[in-house]
Amino acid sequence: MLIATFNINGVKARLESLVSWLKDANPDVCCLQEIKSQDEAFPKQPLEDIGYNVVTHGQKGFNGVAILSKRPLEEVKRGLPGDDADVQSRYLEAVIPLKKGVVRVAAIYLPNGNPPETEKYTYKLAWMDRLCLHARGLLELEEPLVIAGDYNVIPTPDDAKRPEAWVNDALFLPRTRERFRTLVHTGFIDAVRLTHCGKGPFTFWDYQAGAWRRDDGIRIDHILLSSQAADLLVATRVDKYVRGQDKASDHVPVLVELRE
DNA sequence: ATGCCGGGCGAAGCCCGA
Repeated sequence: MLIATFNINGVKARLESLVSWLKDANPDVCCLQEIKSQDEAFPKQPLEDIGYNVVTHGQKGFNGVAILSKRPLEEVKRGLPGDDADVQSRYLEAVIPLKKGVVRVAAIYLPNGNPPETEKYTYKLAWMDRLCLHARGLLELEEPLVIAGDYNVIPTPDDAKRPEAWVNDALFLPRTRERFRTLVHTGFIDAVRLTHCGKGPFTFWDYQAGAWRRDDGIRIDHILLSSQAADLLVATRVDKYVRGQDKASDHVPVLVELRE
């Protein structure tokens, strides 16, 4: 059971390369972020044609998440609970059958939060508090749970090529990292960090200033596993090569393999 | 350098991302 997360940075602009990568990697489940599409405009058909069921939670122009799955998607829930006034599409959850039992998968696009002295950062911190509260409830189900997505959090200095460049950034400020730790300590395993020591692996390289050429990346796309999911963990992978392709997203896919 | 690149929107130039 291969589960992926990929911030696609516009699904319509990236459809061809997304389909190409899906055919190569062949994940059973793929969480997408920044689809930048309303639900009715999402290009479902090309993805259904290669074997995926598709659920989306989009909005016009920005944000938006989706889950692709070769298996049925059940108990689909759109939106992060805890703030009825929040109109941004950043959370989508579904239950997917395993050979035995199920896995619950949540696709998240956590707010960027820059610049930090504005309400954008307040919104980010509040969103993280809501995610932590919701995740705590999901953990009580005591089932395999995977929360995958663009967390917009650099958890530690090892997660950036040049951590000193990020010290005043919403992705790396102490209050951001503190909330990420709180979430993890609620009862999750950071799957990629469990399986990689030292610097990286990075999942994002800015389009600007030759960041990709200089390998000046950060690790902000994460897959958190409940203990029941972590018990099934076989391997993790970051498909870095995708960043070097023409018209690439600024993020690359991150994957976990779970045994069944 | 409150920029550099790139997508969306909508039809030029601004908003947003990280």
